[in-house]
Amino acid sequence: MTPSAAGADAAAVDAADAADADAPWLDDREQAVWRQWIQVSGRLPAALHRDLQRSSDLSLPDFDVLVRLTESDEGRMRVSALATSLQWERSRLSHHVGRMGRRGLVEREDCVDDARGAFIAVTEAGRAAIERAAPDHVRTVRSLVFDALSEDEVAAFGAVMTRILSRLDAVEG
Amino acid sequence: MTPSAAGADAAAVDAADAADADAPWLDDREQAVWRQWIQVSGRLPAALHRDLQRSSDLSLPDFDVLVRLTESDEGRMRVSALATSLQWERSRLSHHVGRMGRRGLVEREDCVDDARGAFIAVTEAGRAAIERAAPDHVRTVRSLVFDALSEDEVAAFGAVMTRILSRLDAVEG
DNA sequence: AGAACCTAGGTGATATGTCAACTATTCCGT
DNA sequence: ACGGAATAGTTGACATATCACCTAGGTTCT
Repeated sequence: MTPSAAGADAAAVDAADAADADAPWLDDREQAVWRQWIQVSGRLPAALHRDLQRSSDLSLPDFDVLVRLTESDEGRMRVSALATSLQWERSRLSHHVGRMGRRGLVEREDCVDDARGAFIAVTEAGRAAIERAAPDHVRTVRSLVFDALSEDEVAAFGAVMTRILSRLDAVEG
Repeated sequence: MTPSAAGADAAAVDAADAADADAPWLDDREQAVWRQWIQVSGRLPAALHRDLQRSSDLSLPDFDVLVRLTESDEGRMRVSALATSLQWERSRLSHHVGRMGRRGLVEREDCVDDARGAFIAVTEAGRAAIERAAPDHVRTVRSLVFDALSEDEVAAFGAVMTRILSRLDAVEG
């Protein structure tokens, strides 16, 4: 997913019965914005991912995991807490930390309080990897996004993200 | 990638040498917006994808391909034109239309002008599938995005996407 | 205590995306 | 007209994501 989204709903307009009162179509402006969103949501992560791989042998998801762990106390978190923090499914996280574990970036620790549970902890190698990768990555984020936006645009962007997130929260619980 | 992106750069700030003048970090507002973007760019496509699957046996990428094809003259496009239109790598498209072909949604046609080339064409089943799926999908897009935004916000959102896209175009050619 | 249920997390099959290498044509300069 | 470079598209190996199901350990109620 990198999934994208409805590339264009113009076809849908033609294809389906446009008179269906229950499904108001996107107007021209909305449609243009929607297509732009699809492009950006697909291409920006891909660009960041490639950049990260070129300079660091970490993937973008690897980076995200390491960020959360290095931010946390003692560099370790319960699996569920990490999943919630990343908004990942636990299954995805489980597979992912398995792979990261094999590469020595993180390791599992048993949980004393609850024998079902586990911690995921950054290793020294994991810390070293993110410290090496971060400067370049941040530079790329700046150059692709924030350098292109005025303060007002950043604020507006944030406001839009906030509204969409609240819709997603409403739908997904 | 559905990849996401730098979940948080706070750790990077702590981790790397914050005095490095070549890598200015994100400030608090930027960082907050960045994290929101990561959430939205991961969760919105996932939500749309699930919605589409529930109601139609099409994936989000399937939908995008079908939209482009049904929009085009005669319902068919050259592989490269389709790839450019979607901003996909040709390899990805090749794999994807292979799978869609097996399901009867599209079919390959040889190109008379250029024996190397090929067309991808929507089948009747493909048209039927997108016509069935579209109303619900558009309804979901409206409810998750446009219903939540004022006209000004839509405009601002579009402006931000435009700026980021021009950066991506500059980087990717 | 013990049965029913809940929670933490993992697993395997499968779908998807990416990268590098490959084949078959066409183009282009000499 | 012919040899090398560019182009169109595919393929296989591999990384990643998702889904449905599984196991082990806790909780609760009687």
